[in-house]
Amino acid sequence: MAIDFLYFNTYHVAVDCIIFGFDEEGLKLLLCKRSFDPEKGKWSLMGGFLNPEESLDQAAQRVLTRITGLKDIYLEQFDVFSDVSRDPAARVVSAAYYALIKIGDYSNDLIAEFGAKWWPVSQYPELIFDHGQMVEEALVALRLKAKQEPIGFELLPQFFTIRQLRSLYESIYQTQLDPGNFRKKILSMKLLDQLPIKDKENSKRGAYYYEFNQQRYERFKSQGFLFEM
Amino acid sequence: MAIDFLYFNTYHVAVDCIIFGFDEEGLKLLLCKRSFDPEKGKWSLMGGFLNPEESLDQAAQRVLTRITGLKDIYLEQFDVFSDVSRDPAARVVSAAYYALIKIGDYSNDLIAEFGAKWWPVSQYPELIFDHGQMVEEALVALRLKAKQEPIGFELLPQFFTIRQLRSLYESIYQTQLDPGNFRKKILSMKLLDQLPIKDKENSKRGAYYYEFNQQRYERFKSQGFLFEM
DNA sequence: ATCTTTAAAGGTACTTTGTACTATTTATTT
DNA sequence: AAATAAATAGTACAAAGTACCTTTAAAGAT
Repeated sequence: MAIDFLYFNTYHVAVDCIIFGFDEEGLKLLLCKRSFDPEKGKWSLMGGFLNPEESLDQAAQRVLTRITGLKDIYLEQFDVFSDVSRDPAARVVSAAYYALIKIGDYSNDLIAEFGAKWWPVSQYPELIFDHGQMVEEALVALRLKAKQEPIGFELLPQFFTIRQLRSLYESIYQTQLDPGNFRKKILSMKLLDQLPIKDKENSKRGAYYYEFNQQRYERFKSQGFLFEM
Repeated sequence: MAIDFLYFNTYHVAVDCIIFGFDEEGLKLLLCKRSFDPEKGKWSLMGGFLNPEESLDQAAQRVLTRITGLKDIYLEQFDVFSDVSRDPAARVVSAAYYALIKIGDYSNDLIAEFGAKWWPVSQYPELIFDHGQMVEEALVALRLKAKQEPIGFELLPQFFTIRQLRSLYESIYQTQLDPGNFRKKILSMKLLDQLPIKDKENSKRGAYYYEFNQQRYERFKSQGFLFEM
């Protein structure tokens, strides 16, 4: 075979991002109203086309920065969507990423600009193309990852209570967790530093704030420790 | 933004396959000598370009069928490689897959045709482009998957002994496993059917052959059972 | 000022699972 | 017939997970 033949066909390449956030109400998903055809005005994921001078990871970061104003966002690529007719306007191969952001850091100005809105993961509108399937796969990938890596902290503010952390895991796994046992387990890992401040909003006694110690996690991991929830 | 601009750039899109096999010597990797430029004559993964009428999964199956003669091969897509200069001849975005095949099913004729060779995963030659990185990532993905899904059977013949299965897990995880405990654990899952035949090659007493019961696994899974090794 | 309430924090008893090791079985080989 | 080798079975202990209870701290009500 000649190079001419092998290197003949080319395709549009895109990234699509499932942006997760978390607040008192649970796990959420940032969707936007599409501002161009096809399917203009319908709800969709944040996405964009690959530029010639960047990798897919860089393209995803660029799209996320444009939409959230944030830099160095936690990102995981979890699948590529390549069905021949997934985008009726053109043949587009799309790398799907999920991103975790601290919902409080997200600027409300941008919501207006992009027609964006946070939706509960259990109740979001119909999406264009195969974006609904992407969301469901992202949730599966997120659940898997959250069992093996301490990524939950990417969704919480820097300081948080054990209750908030438990509530996050409860909303990721759609289940109730025993408060005492959850507490015992997470504290036994020695990855949280207790702060001398309490949250008194949710209880009279007050719950201590904690902070995730990333450095200690890296150290433990290099010594063979495996995070598991 | 106009469609013209958004849908402007296009790229070459490819698939690359890490083909795993297993025999008495351990976990192996099928590599081939590249028959065309660039890097003609060097070792590389099996790969190919995406055709306009197929999805990436279909492209990967096509490549694998061409190279192994087998159909319906177990495949997992685990990453996309998109660095700007990963292929010096052109900008190529490549979806990486790992495949699991029963090494005995692989035709030796094809080894000659493609200049292919099985290599131990712990000792394979230098590969072109980013293929070495792909192999290492594939191993990580395989190890993760093997913990959560009974995919090991894709690498074993239909009938196998507990010793063979243990040996497979030992070579995937590069560790020694206690024979009694391994046996107790795998049998407690009730996923293996014992056959009335024994292997007498490796022991005087003889070890029963077993068969993985896929149907029972599907049933258990739908009832909430989680495979875990 | 004391009592009540609330959730945090800490503790206990029990069950399940994992681990290390020992003993027995079976059929071949010497 | 005895020695053997690995399969198979069993056992005792350790660790982890689960369900549930008790105590504590501080706010708010009486």
